[in-house]
Amino acid sequence: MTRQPYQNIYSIVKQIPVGKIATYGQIARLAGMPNHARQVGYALAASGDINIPWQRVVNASGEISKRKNPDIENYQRMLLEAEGIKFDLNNRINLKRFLWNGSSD
DNA sequence: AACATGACCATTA
DNA sequence: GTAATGGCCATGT
Repeated sequence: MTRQPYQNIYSIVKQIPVGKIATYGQIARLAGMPNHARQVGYALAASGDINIPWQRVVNASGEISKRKNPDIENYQRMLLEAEGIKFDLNNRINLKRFLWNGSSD
């Protein structure tokens, strides 16, 4: 790869505090790509090797995105629950309560 | 270069 | 609430 457009995305995700989550759109906007939410998800998927809390990134519905491997859903949910995040009866996260405000604190 | 796929979001009806 | 449409970009064949 000749360029690393995901570098900024990784930086944002790494800044997400424990017990909080962020949406793809949020990350994309913070990274300077307001409409590139898709690329955010792709970036996280492509990362895999780096040490980033990709599990704290969910879609705008507060739900875990469907992947090629459905096993990951359970895995991600487990990680989030381990960080103190609660899921509702719909397997969704209360964005009003756990959504990252975009600050490091 | 063209086409298909992929961790998505916002708008409109 | 669901369904359809447009937009954006990277990667592999």
